[in-house]
Amino acid sequence: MKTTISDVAELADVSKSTVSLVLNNRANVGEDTRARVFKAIKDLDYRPLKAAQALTTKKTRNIGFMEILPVHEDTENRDGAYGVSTMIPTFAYDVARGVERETQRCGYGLLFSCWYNRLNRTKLEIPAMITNSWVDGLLLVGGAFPDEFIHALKTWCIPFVFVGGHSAAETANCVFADCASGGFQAVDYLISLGHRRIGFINGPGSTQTSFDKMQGYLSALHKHHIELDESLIESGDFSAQSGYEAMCRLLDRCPGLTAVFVGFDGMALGARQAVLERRLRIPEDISLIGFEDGWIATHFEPALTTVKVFKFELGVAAVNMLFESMSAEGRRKPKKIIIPTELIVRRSCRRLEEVK
Amino acid sequence: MKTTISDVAELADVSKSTVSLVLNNRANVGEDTRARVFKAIKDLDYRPLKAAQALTTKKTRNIGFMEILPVHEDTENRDGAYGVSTMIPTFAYDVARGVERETQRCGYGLLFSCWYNRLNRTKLEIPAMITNSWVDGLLLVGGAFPDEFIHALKTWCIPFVFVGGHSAAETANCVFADCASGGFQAVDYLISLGHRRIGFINGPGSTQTSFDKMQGYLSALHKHHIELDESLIESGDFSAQSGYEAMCRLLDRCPGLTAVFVGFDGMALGARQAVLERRLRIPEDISLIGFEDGWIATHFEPALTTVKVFKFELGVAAVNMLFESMSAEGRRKPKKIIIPTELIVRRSCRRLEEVK
DNA sequence: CTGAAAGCGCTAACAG
DNA sequence: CTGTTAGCGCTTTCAG
Repeated sequence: MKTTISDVAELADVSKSTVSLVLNNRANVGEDTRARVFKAIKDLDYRPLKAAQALTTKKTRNIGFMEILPVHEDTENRDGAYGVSTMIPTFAYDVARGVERETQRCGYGLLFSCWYNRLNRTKLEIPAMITNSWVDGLLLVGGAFPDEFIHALKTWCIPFVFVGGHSAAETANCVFADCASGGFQAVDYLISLGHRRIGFINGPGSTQTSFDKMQGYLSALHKHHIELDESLIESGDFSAQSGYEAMCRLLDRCPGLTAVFVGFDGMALGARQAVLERRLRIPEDISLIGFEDGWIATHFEPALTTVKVFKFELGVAAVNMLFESMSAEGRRKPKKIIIPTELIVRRSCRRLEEVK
Repeated sequence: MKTTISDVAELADVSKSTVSLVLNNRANVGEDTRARVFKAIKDLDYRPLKAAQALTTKKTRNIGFMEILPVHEDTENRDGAYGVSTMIPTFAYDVARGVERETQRCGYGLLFSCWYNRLNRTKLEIPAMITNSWVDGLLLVGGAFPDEFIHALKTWCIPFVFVGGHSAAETANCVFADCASGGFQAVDYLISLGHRRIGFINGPGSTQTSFDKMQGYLSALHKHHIELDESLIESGDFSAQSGYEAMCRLLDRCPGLTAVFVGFDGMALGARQAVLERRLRIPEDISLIGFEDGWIATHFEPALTTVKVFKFELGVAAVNMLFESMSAEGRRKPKKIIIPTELIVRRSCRRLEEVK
């Protein structure tokens, strides 16, 4: 039988309410009483039952982590989701690490759930953790959640914050990496190395992050008075395969190409293969720079120069933002937190000799 | 204000208990009454409050997913854990996908937590989800949890199952991939291709999975009457770096080596690099075969032949096993579920010509 | 500063 | 087959 607050009260020779007061370390408890209660708690190894607390306070002290996953019906019943992880192998996972650490630190529980974004979905299937009031707030990872869902969240007054993905129009809290400045860093670096014809394989055009990277690309060009050549621009869907294809097109179409900025490390992997297949070398013939600094970046040959996204920190920041918006005074207007990126120089880019 | 069971009872003109009965679809409710109640539930969009149910039933209908992570103090406060994901990039994550799907299907919630296995840990820090009775059972992913922790779990009567890792001595429920048969598949395949001097880069000797892979290696050798040459055996710690180093040693030490079985795809990545650096080709000079069929396998050049571990299925099976052991009749003696592996032939192995 | 009492929303005997 | 009643373990007024 689990020990309850009554057991503690009895042992400490006080009432339940007093125990409750010290438990939630409120004021108005005598020093000696407090000590007695603490001792009893320790002796009994007492821990409040979360369900009971939740029932009375209407707060679960849990937050939900929800990752969005496109799903193709045909693969649905096996590793289905796995096909997706081809696209963004571990972004959400790395973020989750930060989220876990921070929720743990703050004494919150972390509920994990996926949103399977079925194409032929007929109705919203809201995860039970939401409908059953099992979480006080929600982290939405990866953007692109359906509007109806977001709307439902608002109706139900469930605080949420977007992590990693977002849309410009979004009137909600969100935290994401500074892709514009990241894109700038990458391209500025390439230019500083002497490159002028710089290809760009961006992510899908529909996402704000891709838009931002493009801004970065453009502003770096602009800074150095390089005119935009639209034929240097390609895009993929984050998969290695799409990176491969985009690079093939670039290589075919753009003579004099010496460097390519790829909007995602995973795509860079495919791009790299396209380069190699043409018997070109990296970085001697083509300099390559990625984005994210995922696990794969260090295992590239040569190790991939890339723009690091601080995923762990993204998670931590998101949790704190969520907490803030969960607290009463946090119900202000939506905020954005933008986490800086960092250029990680490895060995996939080289300085272009001046061969005027 | 949230609608409660009383609201439903009132609208349907029955008592709360009747509503509760239909909710938990028990027998003993008239067809018409049931219908009335359902209608009221739908009209009010009523969902039972999980906290209240948990309080009365002593069941949370949540399970916990706990991943173990070695932690080095110096990196602890940043991407700390990230260094670890270098070793097993996504094993736990892929398992989690299966777990999520299955818990969702069964109406359970999934709590996520990491166990940071600090080397200089002084005391057990049990996650709150356990101490506060927030979960009914626990999935322990990756093995190597400290004995005291396991012992505490038993004391508290919290059902748990090991996933992926396990120890032979373990007297607990566990589900894991059939590494012995997987190892056999790999080596048998290499032999069938004509290879005789087959190197083996195993995982750390301390783990049962490594032991099993070794058994597979040995029995394949035995089947084909090939004598064991211990100099062909190396081991690493799952990291790409360790795979690289092991392969270097193998290459230096073993003339006539034509194929290597690597106990983990991530290590194979490093091994591959060692091969390439010596200007040897894969598969022309050295055939390489991995284990796990992780994301990276398809992005190898050439695509890596490997032994597939069904991680999603591992997760699903683990959940069901946990449910079983949570139910009263499940409290039998510990069981093991072994998930078969599958040889995935890609392009990193070649047939050895008979050059007698 | 401390205690008594009410009640959160639900389930589970037990009557009827 | 349905309703009444009594809690589950905790927090929170409100008195003392």
